Amino acid sequence: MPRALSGASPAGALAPLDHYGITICASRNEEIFVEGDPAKYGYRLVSGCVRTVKLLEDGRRQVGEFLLPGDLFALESLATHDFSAEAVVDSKLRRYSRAALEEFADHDPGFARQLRELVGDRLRTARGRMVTLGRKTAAERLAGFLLEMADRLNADASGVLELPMNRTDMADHLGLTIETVCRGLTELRRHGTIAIDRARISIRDRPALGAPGRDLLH
Amino acid sequence: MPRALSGASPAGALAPLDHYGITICASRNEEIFVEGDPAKYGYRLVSGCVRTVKLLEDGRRQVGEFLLPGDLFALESLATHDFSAEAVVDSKLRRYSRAALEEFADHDPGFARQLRELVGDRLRTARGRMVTLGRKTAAERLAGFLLEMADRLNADASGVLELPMNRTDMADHLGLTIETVCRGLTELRRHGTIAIDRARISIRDRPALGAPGRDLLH
DNA sequence: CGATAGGTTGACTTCAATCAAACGACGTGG
DNA sequence: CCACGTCGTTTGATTGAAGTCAACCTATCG
Repeated sequence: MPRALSGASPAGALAPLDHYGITICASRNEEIFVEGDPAKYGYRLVSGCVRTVKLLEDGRRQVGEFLLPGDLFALESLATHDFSAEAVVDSKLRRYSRAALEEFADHDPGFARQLRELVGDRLRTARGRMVTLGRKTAAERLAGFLLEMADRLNADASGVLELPMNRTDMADHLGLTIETVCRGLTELRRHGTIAIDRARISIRDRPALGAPGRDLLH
Repeated sequence: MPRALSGASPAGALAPLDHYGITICASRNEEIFVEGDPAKYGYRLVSGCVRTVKLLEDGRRQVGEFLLPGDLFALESLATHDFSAEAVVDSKLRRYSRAALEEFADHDPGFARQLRELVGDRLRTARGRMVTLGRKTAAERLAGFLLEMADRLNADASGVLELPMNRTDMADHLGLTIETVCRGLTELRRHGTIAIDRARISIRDRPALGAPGRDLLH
């Protein structure tokens, strides 16, 4: 089951989603829902980019995931949202009543399985992220992030990616500061691994990103 | 839905589990399954303690969770296990065929919902961990870990907990080194927040653990 | 006993954070 | 058209928290 379905419409057994959902828009930095809200709805991102956010009392921020067109989120069975969701850029979403989804799942075992698989996917990525945050160096986190984004953002192999999020979002996603993210990117540029033009990043040497331990660490 | 069900038997809608499962034993440090294995089975820990582990090629290790009696794990819908599971101490587990579980879920919507909720719980804890690993200091991680273990290990309010895992496991769980864990514990002991007797830790000042920023940091 | 595994402590290093400044792009209003 | 403010980014200098390296301690067990 591929993570990224078509942005236009959910695939296969998820088709019934379209009968329940309504389309909503969120402009840049707008909150879609807030941590602690009753989890009335699940979502599929149609266009744009969404970040999931958890905040500590003192303002420290962790961006859990960046969601891209086709991604489904907030489908897991929890009474309240355990994170906030905010639009990174102007975005369109399809919104589904969780109650209706659960009810539908009760009558369609195939749909119920799909739901479980989708949540399983989220769990897998969350676990991968734990390794990144707990055990990888700044350079490794950055390289891994660029590779992930390259895979998710552009099918074409040109290696050019237009990042929707700014450096602060990247930093809060990777457990780093914005300065460390900048320095890491600069370092990659100096080594000829990438080219940087503000939000547009071109991957020049993909293998070097895959093994940042080798010659990347000066 | 509480996280820790009775160790002896699954609760409520999960009762059917017992008809499918068999009991298995794992001795200290024994692998229950390995990352990449086909996910044929799901598990419920009956007694002991299990750690979930992900390894990087160079040996760096991340312990995702510590599972305690009553905890269910590896129920998420993934074709292969995305982590290894190892017994921290001699443990007993109940093992369930994933195929049978899925099939049962197809015929019992209530069971299917329970399954989704259980996976949702795992997702919630994974997300909380991401904040810990990405944004918290060593002292905060340690304090949070002790509070979590106090909640999960002993119902009695004496504040004495017998940690099943060693310092290395704790370190790999918290994204720290063993030395930093030791120093952090020593610091807590010096402040009178805890008492340490090898694996037995007594919480003397629970509020101080809850707000480690205040006077805990030197 | 000696060997081993796990835990603690000390000295020193290092990677990333912090503090600080400047730059570039962009949009608005004079 | 240009001046100005804002926002995001980049770079430099310095600090500091946690890592590394190393030694030693303490149980436990054959």
